[in-house]
Amino acid sequence: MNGGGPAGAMNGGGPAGKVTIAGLAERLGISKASASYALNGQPGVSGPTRARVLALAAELGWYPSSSARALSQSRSGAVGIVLARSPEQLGSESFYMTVLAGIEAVLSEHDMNLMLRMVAPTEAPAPGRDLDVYRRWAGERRVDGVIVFDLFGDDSRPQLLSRLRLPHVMVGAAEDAQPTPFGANTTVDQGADAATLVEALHRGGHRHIAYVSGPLGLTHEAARRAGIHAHAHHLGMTTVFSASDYTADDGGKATTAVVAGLAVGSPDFPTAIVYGNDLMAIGGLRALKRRGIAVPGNVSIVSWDDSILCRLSSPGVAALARNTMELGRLSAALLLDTIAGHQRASVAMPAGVLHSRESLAGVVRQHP
Amino acid sequence: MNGGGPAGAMNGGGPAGKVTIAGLAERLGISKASASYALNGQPGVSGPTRARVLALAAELGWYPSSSARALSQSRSGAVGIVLARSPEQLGSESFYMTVLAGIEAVLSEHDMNLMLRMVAPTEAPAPGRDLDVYRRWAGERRVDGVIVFDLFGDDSRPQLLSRLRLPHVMVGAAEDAQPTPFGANTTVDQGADAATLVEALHRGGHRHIAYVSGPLGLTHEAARRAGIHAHAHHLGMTTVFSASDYTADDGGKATTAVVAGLAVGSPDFPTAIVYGNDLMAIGGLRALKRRGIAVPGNVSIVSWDDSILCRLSSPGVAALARNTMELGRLSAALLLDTIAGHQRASVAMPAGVLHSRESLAGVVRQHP
DNA sequence: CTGAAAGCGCTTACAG
DNA sequence: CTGAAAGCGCTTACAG
Repeated sequence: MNGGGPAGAMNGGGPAGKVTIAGLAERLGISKASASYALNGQPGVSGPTRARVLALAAELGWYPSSSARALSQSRSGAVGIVLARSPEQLGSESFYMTVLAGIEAVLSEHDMNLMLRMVAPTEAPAPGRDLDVYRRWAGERRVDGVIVFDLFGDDSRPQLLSRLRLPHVMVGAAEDAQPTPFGANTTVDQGADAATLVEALHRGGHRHIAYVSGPLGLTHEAARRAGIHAHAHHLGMTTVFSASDYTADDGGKATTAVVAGLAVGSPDFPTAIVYGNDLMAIGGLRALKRRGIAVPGNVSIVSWDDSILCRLSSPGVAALARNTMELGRLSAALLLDTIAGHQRASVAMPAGVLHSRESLAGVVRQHP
Repeated sequence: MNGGGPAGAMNGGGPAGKVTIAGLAERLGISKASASYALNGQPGVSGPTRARVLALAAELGWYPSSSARALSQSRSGAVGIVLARSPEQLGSESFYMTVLAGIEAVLSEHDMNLMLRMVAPTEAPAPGRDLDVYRRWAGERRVDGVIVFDLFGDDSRPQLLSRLRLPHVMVGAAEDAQPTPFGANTTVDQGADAATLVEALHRGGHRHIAYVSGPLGLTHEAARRAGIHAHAHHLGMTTVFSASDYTADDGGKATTAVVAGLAVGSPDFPTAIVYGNDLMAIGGLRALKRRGIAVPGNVSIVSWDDSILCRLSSPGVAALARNTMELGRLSAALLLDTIAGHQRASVAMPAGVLHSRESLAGVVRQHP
């Protein structure tokens, strides 16, 4: 009653959308507390009263003010993601949008919102503008947690986020990654995926293969390279590596570098090239065509990421299909758990499956 | 002093990140109001006091609580976007991520945040799940405005958003679209872009062309179709249309339908096909190849959207390059204006530029 | 220029 | 089961 004077009357009688919990309570002749308990499914109100509150709220289209609730509960109801990649890469690699879709699906199931920020690409070893965003989000308590992509060696983000006490999940961390306080990992077994690729090539008779990776500063690229090396060696195969930057153009250049000066069919000429993503694979394919090197006649190619690019290219590019949306779902679920205080150290992503396409063929045995 | 008892002491002495404006004021021996004025660049504090406040805030890493500020200012500091497209389409068409990047760039310059939601795709004529999101966001006052994509005829979103009093910008509306209350449009002159495409084809000697569009329920597709028809007619050309759904597979099917039963070179056989997006163009290219129809030997193809797909395909697919990031920037700037109450009805997007590639060639003149 | 106070719209112990 | 009150952390008239 008191303090509810003119403002309360306005709220009660105003246009839709201005309803407050005080307005609901006033119309029903109950206290705000009772209305709150009813609306939040908490004990403390009788069944009939609860029903009346819910009915009126639905009728008036009442929703709790997110800021009032956030202020009183110290929870924003939002999860943040900072992407530190160029718009070109974000647009052309379906990975990001797909994992975002998976994340969003889980968040919205739990009435959480996704806050997205894009900053200038981070050069792998140097900390980027994203750190400022985390500091600010934490300070403003604008998000309840964050999901982090593209970990690199000696990455300063986990420590920063722990210090900020901001729950975080690192997507695609190494199997043996140690979670930081307030942190957890969705891990990808790059070794297992490398084995899948290498074994398929070995089965096809390939004995000398190349891997054109993304930047080696990224932990998952280092892990892939090590995995390829280990499994190839185990099977008696030899390897050659070249690092690139995930773009089609540079993937083409790296490809040229790998085969430069080598005669097709010579022992040093790799009979298969594995690429760290789809763009580089397509760029490599073009570079090979331009040099008159037949795919898969002279060299087979395989991409570590599947996408529509691989499917629509000609020849179609064989690729390791990973359930990227599931990676997003797992990461979001893990973050929600971490925010709730149930800390699970890590969740593993399902292994990839090789989709064979025209670009992958067996080697024609050479007579000695 | 009073009320600052134990809680105030905790704030003052607690770990970093728990600082409040009351804590700052207490340490400096001034009132919260003075601290607030200093922090917000408002008049009402002396220069030296202001400097001391700013210095302490920086030292302690203080940021205003977003929820407290939102509650007292009735502004959330966030802009919302609901994408009602399949993850596959969002991932493979670079349009969305690119326009998002443009939007985000402007928002973050203005210290605004982007809230992203993805819902099940909307069937053009039927209202989708996105309406519920808007109602909820408006009710919770979680966003200060929204940016809307993929308008269709008789779209119920503008009216709903007006009724909710939620500022909104419709991206890529028709030139003559009327803004609703609280609304504004970024318009695209589809007629001008259609003219660019049709005239290039006319110059190449094409006289009978096809347009494989996206769903006709979308206003911009209806406008494109009308634009192509009008300009072709004006130049004495004839046209044939087929509607598809923006996917590569269906684009292939639509292509097959357009040429079904027609002998290459016959008068009814279109010598050029324009596609509403890059995926359908690539799908069309594959379908044509499969039927032994040479591109550009027998038929030229052009995409209305440029992307890496067009660039990396072989043959490269000619495409209308539009400044998608700029479309995002313009839309975000327009929304911020609308939120601020300076209503500009609409802002026009710059016209597209045709990027010619191998898929586009002139017609070999037939002797009668 | 500065301080005490009210208010934004919720939630949550705490008494009845 | 219900109500009055304090508190979340800001902003903003309103007096001095």
